[in-house]
Amino acid sequence: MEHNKTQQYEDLLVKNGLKRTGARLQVLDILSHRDSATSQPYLENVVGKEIDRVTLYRILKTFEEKGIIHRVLDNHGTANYAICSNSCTEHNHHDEHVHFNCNNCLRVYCLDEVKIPALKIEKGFKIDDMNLVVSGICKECNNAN
Amino acid sequence: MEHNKTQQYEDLLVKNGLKRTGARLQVLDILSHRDSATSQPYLENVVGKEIDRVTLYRILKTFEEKGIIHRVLDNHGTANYAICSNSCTEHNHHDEHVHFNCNNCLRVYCLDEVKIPALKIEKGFKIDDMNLVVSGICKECNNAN
DNA sequence: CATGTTAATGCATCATTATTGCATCAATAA
DNA sequence: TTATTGATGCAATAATGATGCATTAACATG
Repeated sequence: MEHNKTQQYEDLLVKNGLKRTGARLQVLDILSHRDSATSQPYLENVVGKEIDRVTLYRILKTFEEKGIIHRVLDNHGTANYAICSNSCTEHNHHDEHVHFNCNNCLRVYCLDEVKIPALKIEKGFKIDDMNLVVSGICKECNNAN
Repeated sequence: MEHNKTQQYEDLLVKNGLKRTGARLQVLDILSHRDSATSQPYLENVVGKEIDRVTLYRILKTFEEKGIIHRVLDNHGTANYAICSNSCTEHNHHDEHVHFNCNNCLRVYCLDEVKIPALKIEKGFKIDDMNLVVSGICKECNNAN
């Protein structure tokens, strides 16, 4: 990875009070070069020989807590991770955009431009977070036919 | 369970080409008497001594495929099940209502009256299903304070 | 630049959930 | 009443989430 990118990732880690380790930089590099959210099994396949399963698990958990990445559950309940597009913080996630889960290639897209519409919920229910996953066939899979 | 209810469940099974076994009737009875979606672990606790874990798993899977129940994943990726309110069929689920996952009591409510608003998704993406889970604090937990 | 402190990692281990194969049993049709 | 087919229970395995602990690496401090 080129130097400025590395610098960028290192800044991100330091900003969140995390040590800039090889494993964390590698995970950041992979996530930032993917065009869709990345599943835990995929990451494990890619870095499994270099990073321990538990370490990867903990890195993802830490990143999520710090607001560096956000987690989306796909239709199978599998965790998928993507770098937060805008500046999320530890106590204020802004990932309330729609996700698209392709039933064919299983990819999870972050549709950053599609926001979840406001809802009229019965009084008494206090909303903290919303998670909208749309499933179907994605653009690429449609074009491939 | 009273006789007419049992008759109703049996009809539901037969209508879907399923044999009316004790285990299936029991699952239907439990699900229909709950005011919120029921998690797999909860079901296992209740019927674990009478129904094998694998059998329960297969019953839920079969029911979901036939459109008898629908499945909602809560914030932890745990499967929750509820009887479909309107007439779903094997190839046409109509469970596109909003679900509310309480972060306190962990219950999953089916907000049948709250429909998911239409979305403007990029052309090329074909939508099959939508799953909106809102999380926060539910009415009962708010009142309990 | 050497070193002490603390965070991060790797390994072992365990719990839970999802899944399959197969033998047995029960429900329904004949 | 019995044959057939579906449903169940048991054994076993895989994937994932999680914890404890010893070791290692990062980085602040002198």
